Formats: sequence, structure tokens, C-alpha cells
Amino acid sequence: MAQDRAAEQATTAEREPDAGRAGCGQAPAAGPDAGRGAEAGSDPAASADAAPRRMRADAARNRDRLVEAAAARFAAEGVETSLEAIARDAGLGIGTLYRHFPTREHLVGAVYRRELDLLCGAAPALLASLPPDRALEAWMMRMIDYMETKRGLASSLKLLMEAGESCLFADVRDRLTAALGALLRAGVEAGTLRGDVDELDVFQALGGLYNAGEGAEWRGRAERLVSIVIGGLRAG
Amino acid sequence: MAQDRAAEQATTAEREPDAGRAGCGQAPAAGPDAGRGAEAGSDPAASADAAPRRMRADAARNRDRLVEAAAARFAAEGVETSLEAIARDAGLGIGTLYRHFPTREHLVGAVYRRELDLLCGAAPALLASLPPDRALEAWMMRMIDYMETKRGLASSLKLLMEAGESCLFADVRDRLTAALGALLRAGVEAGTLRGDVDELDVFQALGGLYNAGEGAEWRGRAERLVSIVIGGLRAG
DNA sequence: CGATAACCGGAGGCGGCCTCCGGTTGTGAA
DNA sequence: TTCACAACCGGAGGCCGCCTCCGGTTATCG
Repeated sequence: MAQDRAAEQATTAEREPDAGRAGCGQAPAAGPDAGRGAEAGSDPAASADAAPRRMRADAARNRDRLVEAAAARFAAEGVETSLEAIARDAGLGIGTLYRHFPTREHLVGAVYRRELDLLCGAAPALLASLPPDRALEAWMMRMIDYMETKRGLASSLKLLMEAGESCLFADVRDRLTAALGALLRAGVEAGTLRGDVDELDVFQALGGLYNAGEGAEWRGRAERLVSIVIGGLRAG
Repeated sequence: MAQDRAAEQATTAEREPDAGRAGCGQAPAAGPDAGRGAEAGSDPAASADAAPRRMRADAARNRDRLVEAAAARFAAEGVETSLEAIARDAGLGIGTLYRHFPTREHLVGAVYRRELDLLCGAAPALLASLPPDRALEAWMMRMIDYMETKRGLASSLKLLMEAGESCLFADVRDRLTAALGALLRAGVEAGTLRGDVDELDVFQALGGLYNAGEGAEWRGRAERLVSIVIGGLRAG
């Protein structure tokens, strides 16, 4: 089991230039924010060759179909759903799915990377317009909103938390904890949040979100959970 | 590799014909899982006989072996491990495992019920000797202790939280939330804990415990998580 | 000391995961 | 425009885990 994981990670790393790719295909504004924030720029081989080749049209189309089908299944059944079913939904073979997304995590990442990016990006604005503790609370509420509309996001976060060093998720995780850390530190400086916990602790504390009841109940539970966590983070 | 690691755990008295299981009814053979439903004794007709029959000696022995093997595997690999591997470890066929434990949850329940019972039982004593908020904190710390020594307990709790209405776990869950509720209500009456959350909210908030890092890191994270939750529950 | 109910264990059907490879097709160069 | 090749497609197949079912075995009771 463990060796399987190791093996697939290895093949992944050497095979596909796909690793950092998000929804680059459909992003019309190729501005400064487009695409890979993944590259930390410390890999000489990768940065040497900027764009090896454009993706073939059929491949891009199929990739989109897979992401779409996966999003639907993830939303309906959670992130543990069958990959073969996703391939069938997309009208493609399982082999195609595995070429585009060597692991389940890659697929999940492709589906939710945009949402998580949006969430991360929201932190500075909140911080600029609210006192830090209120900003942190607002940020968490925003997270709840996302989770409510895209139910599978919760599963994604779960994966994010559990697979600590998945190379694919590493950058998303980093950005998420960075956003959290910024909010937290601002609060500590302002004296409204306690300074003896780090962003990972907060992240962990939010872990209860991804199984906070069902349906109508969920929203209430989630909000109360956030209120508990915020309360527990206030200095005093 | 760690088959006989946690041997002592199961060699204790696991012999009782009915150590306290909540029969679900789905058992293929009426099996050893007859016995007290919830409590309140409202089904005298169904079970007919107070003492249906004593378990056959070989059956009891095999059941013990299975629990022991499962405890070892759960501790080593988490609760998602292969049931067939557990049966092999125990030197038994997969059929035997399934007769004793019709679902994975039944097996998990058999392995961890005792630990969870101990945890539940500790609440009244704590409440008698400490102010309610301190008692709640101490109770949570106790939970951490259990989790640390029997790492699989975390997986068990996870299952407990996720499978909301598993009839097997229903009674354990009820007792756990009852203990939590007692602590919480005492604190509300004393005015030291807030009254706008219920025991399930607290339970959920502790959900982050079961993936709070690894190894040495774990203890610290877990304690900080508890401190956040306790802080968030304090009135003020 | 039988009769019988309970138990044992593994074969087998099902489905998911992942790999591998022969056939197909888009793409860039001649 | 044509051609060669690289990239892509898709499914067969091996492996494994889940769960059921049933013929053979054995402990327990009358």
C-alpha cells in the first residue's frame, strides 16, 4: 500500500509536465495571476523550458470533460467516488483519466484549485477593511459559504489536511496556511488574538467542518463551530 | 510487522457472551450479536430468552483472536485496513470474521468500545471534583491521553462522527454526547460556559483531533486544539 | 451417545484501482 | 500538401478488497 503510493508519486514526477496546471485552458485573462503559482522557481530544469508544447486540442477537451464530470461526482458523492465512474460520465476511458491525472489527488486539485485560490486571495482585502479578528471571522465565514455551494470542497480540505505532503497539494496548502497566518499575525500584533497558536492549529481546528451534520443543519453547526474557534483565539 | 504488538489489550476479559453490543439485525446468522438493543428494555418479546445461549468455546476464542488482530492492525494502519488481512492475522477465514462482525463498524466497535466507555464514565467524577469548565478541559485532555496510547481510537472517533446513524455506534455515541452534554450544562448553569452551543457542536469541534499531525508534534497540536475549543466555550 | 444447531473457511461474484500497449490522430517539418 | 512521429485514446487485464453463500465439521444438549 505504502509502496504503491511511493511508486505513483515517482512516476508522476518524472512523467507529466502537467503537475502545476490548473484551469489554464479556460482562463481568458492571462494576467499576472494566471496559472501556476506552484513553481517556486528553484528548479533549473523546469524553468529552463517555459512551454514544451501546447496541449493537443482533443486532449484539452477531454481534460475539461474529466474535470467537469469529476466536479459533479465529487459534489454528489464526495471525493471518494469511483474514478472509473467519472471516466464513464465523461465518455472516456479510464486510461485517459489516469494519463491526465496520475493520482486521485491530482484530479481533486484540478477541480478545487480555483475555489481555494479565491479563498486565499480574499484574505488581504478582508484584512484591509476590518480589524484582524473580524477579518479572520469573515474569512472563515467565507470558507463556509464556499463549502455550502460546492459541497465537495469539504472533502477536498479533508484530503488537504490528511495527506500532509502530497506534492500536488503542497502549494495550495501553503497558500491557505499563509492566508491564515497573515490574518492570525495581524490579530496578534493588534493584541486581539492570542499568540501561542500557529496557523496550522487553526487549520486543524476547522477540521470539524467537513462533517458538520447534513443539509439544513449543516450551516448552523458550521457557524457555531467557527464562533467557537474564533472565541478560542481571542486574547484574554 | 506488528502483529503481536498490542497483545495485552485483548487478552483481558473479552469473554462475556455479550460484552455490550447493540445488535443491528443485519447479521446474516443470528450470531453472537444478539443482546441489548439500546437500553430502556423495551423489546422483551424480540429477544425471547434472557440468556439465548452461551457462545461456543471455539467461537469465543476466535472472536478474541479477531479482536486482537484487528486492534493490532488498526493501531498500525488505521481503521481502514483490510479486513481480510485481519482474518489472516488471526489465522481464520474471512467468513468467520464476517459472521462475528457483519460490518467493519461492528469490529471497530468491539475493539474500542471499552476505551470509549471508560472515557464516558470519567465525566461524573471530574464534574464532582472540579468546576465545570475545568472538568470539561480535563475530560478533553483525558481523551487526548487515550488517543495517544491507542492511536486507532482517533479513527474510531472519526467513524463515529461520520457515520451518523450507524446503529452499532448509536449507543456509544449517545453516551459520549451525554457525557459531553452533562459537562457542558453544568458549566452553563455555573455561568462559566456559553449556552448557545450544544454537545454535538463541541463534539464536532474536536473533530480536528484525528489528524493533528504526526508523532511528537501530535501531542502539542492536540493540546492547543483543546485549549482553543475550551477558550471558545467560555462565557464572556 | 446420537441429533442438531452453531460454527468454520474458502470459493466466487462484484467492483474499484492502476498499468500497459496496440491502434488512432493531431501537429510540425519537408 | 504530404508525411512521419509524437501524443493521445481506450480498454483489457492483473491485483486486491468487499461481501455472500454453502458444504463440511464440531461442540453442546437431551
